[in-house]
Amino acid sequence: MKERTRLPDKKSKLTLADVARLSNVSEITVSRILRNKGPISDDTRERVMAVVNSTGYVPNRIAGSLASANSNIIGVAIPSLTNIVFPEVLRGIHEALKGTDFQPLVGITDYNLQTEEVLVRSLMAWKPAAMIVAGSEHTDATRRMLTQTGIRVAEIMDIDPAPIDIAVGMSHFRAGYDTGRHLVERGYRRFGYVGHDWLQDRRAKVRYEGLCQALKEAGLSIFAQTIFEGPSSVLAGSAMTELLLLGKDAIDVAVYSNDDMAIGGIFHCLGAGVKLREQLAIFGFNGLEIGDALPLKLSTIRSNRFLIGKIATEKILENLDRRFEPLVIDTGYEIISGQTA
Amino acid sequence: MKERTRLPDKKSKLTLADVARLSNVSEITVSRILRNKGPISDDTRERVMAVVNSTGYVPNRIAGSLASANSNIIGVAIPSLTNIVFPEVLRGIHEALKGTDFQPLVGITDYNLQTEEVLVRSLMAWKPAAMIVAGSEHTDATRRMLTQTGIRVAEIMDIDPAPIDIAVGMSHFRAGYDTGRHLVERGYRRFGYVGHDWLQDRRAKVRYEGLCQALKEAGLSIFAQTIFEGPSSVLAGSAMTELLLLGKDAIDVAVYSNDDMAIGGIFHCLGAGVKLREQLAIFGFNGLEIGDALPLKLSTIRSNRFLIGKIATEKILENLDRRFEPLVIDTGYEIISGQTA
DNA sequence: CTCTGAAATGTTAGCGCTGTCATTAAAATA
DNA sequence: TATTTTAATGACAGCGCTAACATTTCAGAG
Repeated sequence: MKERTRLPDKKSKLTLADVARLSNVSEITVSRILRNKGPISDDTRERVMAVVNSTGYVPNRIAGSLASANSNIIGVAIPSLTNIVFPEVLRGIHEALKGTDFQPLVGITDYNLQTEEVLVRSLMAWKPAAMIVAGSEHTDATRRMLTQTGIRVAEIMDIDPAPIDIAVGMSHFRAGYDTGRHLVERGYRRFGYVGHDWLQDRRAKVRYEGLCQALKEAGLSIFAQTIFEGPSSVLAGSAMTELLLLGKDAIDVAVYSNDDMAIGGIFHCLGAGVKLREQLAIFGFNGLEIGDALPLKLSTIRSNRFLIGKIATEKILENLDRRFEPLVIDTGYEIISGQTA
Repeated sequence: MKERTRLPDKKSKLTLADVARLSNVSEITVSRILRNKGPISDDTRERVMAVVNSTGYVPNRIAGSLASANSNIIGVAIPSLTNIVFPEVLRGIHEALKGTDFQPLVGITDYNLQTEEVLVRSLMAWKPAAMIVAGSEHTDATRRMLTQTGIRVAEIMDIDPAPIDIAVGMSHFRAGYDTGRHLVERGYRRFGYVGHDWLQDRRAKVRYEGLCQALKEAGLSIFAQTIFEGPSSVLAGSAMTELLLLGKDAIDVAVYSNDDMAIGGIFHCLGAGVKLREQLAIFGFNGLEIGDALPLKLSTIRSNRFLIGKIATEKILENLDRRFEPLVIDTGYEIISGQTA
């Protein structure tokens, strides 16, 4: 009695074969119709589509992927979702994927290279059509996986190091350097720095190094700095600014590791009655939309996060087979003078 | 000569069979070892794992899923990635998925029910182990797909309507209502409202309705309102506030559709010299972290976005088979008195 | 020693599709 | 009318893995 199929009966299990039977054609014909492949007579197409619609048949892409050896999945490994930066990258990826039938399979690394390795392995198990990972720092094993596979690999955000295949992003060193140059030109001399955990956000550290380089060339250096031992946040920026201003070294400008931290700095100044720019100038990084809406427009650098995700994905789709030559795309950045520095 | 395999030679194509051959065991034994299933002698396990490690074999989950009829994919359909709200939900989902071998397959609906239908169909094609969708408003076809499948379906954010299977979120009507009560109790009488596109963000509209209900019960109503015909943003909030204050109807408090808009309002007031609370009180919705860091702490309602994602996912994992009884989980909300109202 | 049963491993038959190569029907050419 | 070409469809094998059942091995019990 116990009519046991392999799958209990979770789903009603409508397959290609059912549709084929109901419309009196072979399975392959249904398959071709659903994938718009090969010549099909209008008559047959209509008949089959009628069955498809009336039954609500949804093709099983797992089976399809296995049979055709391509998955239309894009593996995405990003470090975090705690601020708006990577969601914007994701949005760019989704934007580029719109209208295609690729789907992103997303994982979070928590800025941890070990976690990234596990994640990348797990994403690769889905035999993705391509991979998008953040940064170019990876464990050896991760690097090996990404190198050996024949699929396209986009390393996003950073273009300073040499990429495995495609790099899309900006030079964080130059951004830091230009920040320094810009502020020196505007007459600032006594520099402070407010940062967050460099072990996590390595690109913030590179920007810092670029900044130091520019200051050095101008015969200057950073007088005082406070670094928060944790992820960036507005609250942390506020607290660290308070700490920085308590120090005995008077500074006239503070460079922040990013906009979240910088906005915290602005809020602290507003609350503590510190006059922005007159007493303390503030410079951020990212160019978040909110910086634009502040009573005093935030001085910062716009990184094109949405664009990074979008272009990386477009380049991948442009040619799904790995080329021999690596490809580096600089999405650039833009100094926003603003009103806080 | 032309040794054509089906797959060009994109990947070196190392399969279970290869590993089995190299370690002198059957495929199923390797399979069992890699899935920690069934009794395996230490000797065999070591031998096989040595081969796995030295070859860098990564199992093909597409094949595995097809064979075992379960994919360990969680389909996620969210409306947008333009502010931090849904990224936080995603973060909750990832948090709950950490340590399991489930992976989220994410898509964006752009607050469009038609897009959602296409997306849900496309996600379901991967035969996910469960689905997470935002809200409970769907097209008929979407609803049919989600109802007929035997997998678990979590509708998140909103618990006002009856769910298909699981609902995790809060009552937006009650939140709006409580906002009204709270502000009336604090003595405000002349209410303004600043909103954004209700056609997109339907939950904002429900909160508005709750607010109106509370005001009505107190014999009050909304004197003036400005609604931005687009997605919420800090800039829009700022602009709409300016517009609202230009009106002839003097108001003493403005309720905003969410924190992004409210923060824009605060920024406008700071810039225009409007004294917060004395001249205009501001009340938001969401309880974003940034509201805490403002010079004057934002008065708002905390919705537990991270928790919503996390709990929805946990409930799904708790039992992957659909129960007969729908499950509604109220993650609640909390009025944050703050300093702006 | 045989017997029993658990532990360890193997055999077989698919999962639901699609690539490859037929095959058939219809149209175009000779 | 015979022959080639093209359009439309089909048969069949197999993608890489796992469920279900089968078999072997080897303790310890009798």
